[in-house]
Amino acid sequence: MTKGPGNGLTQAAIAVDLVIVTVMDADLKVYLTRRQEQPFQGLWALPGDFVRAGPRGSLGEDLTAAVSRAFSHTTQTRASAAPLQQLATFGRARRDPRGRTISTSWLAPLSPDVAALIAASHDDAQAGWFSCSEEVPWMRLSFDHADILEAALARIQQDVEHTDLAFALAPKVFTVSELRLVHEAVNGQPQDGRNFRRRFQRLVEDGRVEEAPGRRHLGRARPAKVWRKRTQPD
Amino acid sequence: MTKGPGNGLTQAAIAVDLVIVTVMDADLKVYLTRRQEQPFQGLWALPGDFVRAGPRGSLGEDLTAAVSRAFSHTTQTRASAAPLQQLATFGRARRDPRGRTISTSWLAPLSPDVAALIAASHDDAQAGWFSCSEEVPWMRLSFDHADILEAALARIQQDVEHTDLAFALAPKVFTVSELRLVHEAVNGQPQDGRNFRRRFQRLVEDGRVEEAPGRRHLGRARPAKVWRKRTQPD
DNA sequence: TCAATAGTGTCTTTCAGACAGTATATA
DNA sequence: TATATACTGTCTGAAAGACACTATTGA
Repeated sequence: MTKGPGNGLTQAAIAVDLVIVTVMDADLKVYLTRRQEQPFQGLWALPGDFVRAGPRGSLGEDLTAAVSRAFSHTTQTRASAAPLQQLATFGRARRDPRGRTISTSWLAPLSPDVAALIAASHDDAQAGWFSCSEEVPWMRLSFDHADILEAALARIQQDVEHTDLAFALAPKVFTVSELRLVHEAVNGQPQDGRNFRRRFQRLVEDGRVEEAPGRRHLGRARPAKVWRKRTQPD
Repeated sequence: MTKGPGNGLTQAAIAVDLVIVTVMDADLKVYLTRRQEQPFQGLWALPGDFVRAGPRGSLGEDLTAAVSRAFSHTTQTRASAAPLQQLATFGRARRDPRGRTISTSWLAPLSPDVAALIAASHDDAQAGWFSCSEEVPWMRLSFDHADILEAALARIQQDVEHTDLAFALAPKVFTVSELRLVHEAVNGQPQDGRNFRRRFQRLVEDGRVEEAPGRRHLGRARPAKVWRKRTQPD
């Protein structure tokens, strides 16, 4: 019992699956990739990978290291570009026809700036952003990824109201309207701009956001003040 | 690549760890067991077990099945006695000196009635209830169980305010004061009984709880109405 | 009678939702 | 000028926090 807990125990491969989301075109989008190999070859899937073994039978990498690596490989972006957050673990015995696997899913919220770079760098036939409300091919997802994605979306809707998740999905420097758009995209319904602005004011008073230099000029209307999340909330 | 995802991938044992909690003596308590074998022999640990392989190299049991089995084995109680809920997964490469393991932690909130039965049936030197605020031997916990327990307690404090968790920690049929005691034990500070009762009234009006027959007579004071959670919230 | 808990009610502040109006940019 | 968005307010009702009081039991 030195190499591993031995007999009668299931040895499984550890997978990490990424729910990479962003807000584009006023819509919550998730990044899916097409599977290049069996099983489910050609179907869409959440990007992910297996935890790797280290050199010559060492213990291998930490779970968090595998997630960061999978994220970087998928997006060609540093893992620091997204505040990776663990969601849940799926361990049905038959979830992978190849053998026993267990998958831990992680949320990777991206700002639209970063998401746009990723959109530009891949082959649209093999990877891409899918509208969660419209385009996700729920019936054509690999493994139990529909379950994973469904759970992730529920979590996102909760967190966007009660955590800093909205800031991760907004541009690093944003206007009030841009932050409101994040909320609207996530819960799929318009927010009253005036009431939202009042809630936003409280964030400012509480020191959670601060004004940034400059103004942003989006449509053909009055330029808006820009804000950023405060790193030190006092 | 038929039996399992083969080369370069870490094969790990899958552990499930239980955070069994209840409210006793106006305090949140967690059930710990003493480890009977190496590693960490003699130290306290969260109860748990490994996911088992099935007959002759089959895939083995589902994650949820392993949790139910571990719970039943630990408590000598049916898994239906607690609404088992997945918490998080811990996968540091070196979390288990025997070899690569990955552990998914589950919350098992128990009503004090069930908890009392368990307390009566074990050897106090080998297992027992520990006050989370006072008695948990944080420095003497096995593996990364201190991390797991810490995360679980934070989750409990969140959920008790926003989910049905408080009902799981209260007697199946309870008085308003007993439910208030659950909140007080979890967040460690007294609640105004009059304001709590108003919140409780809304639960009744919303059909989430209903009156139960009889009254409960606890101290040497006026008997209190008893209530139960409604199974069909309309 | 007293101590202890059960239960009802009031006052105030905070906050969310609905809605009106002014300001400043471009087309 | 028209229009779109930015920004400032008001009114109302729901709910939380602080606090006063009555009711019913056993000791």
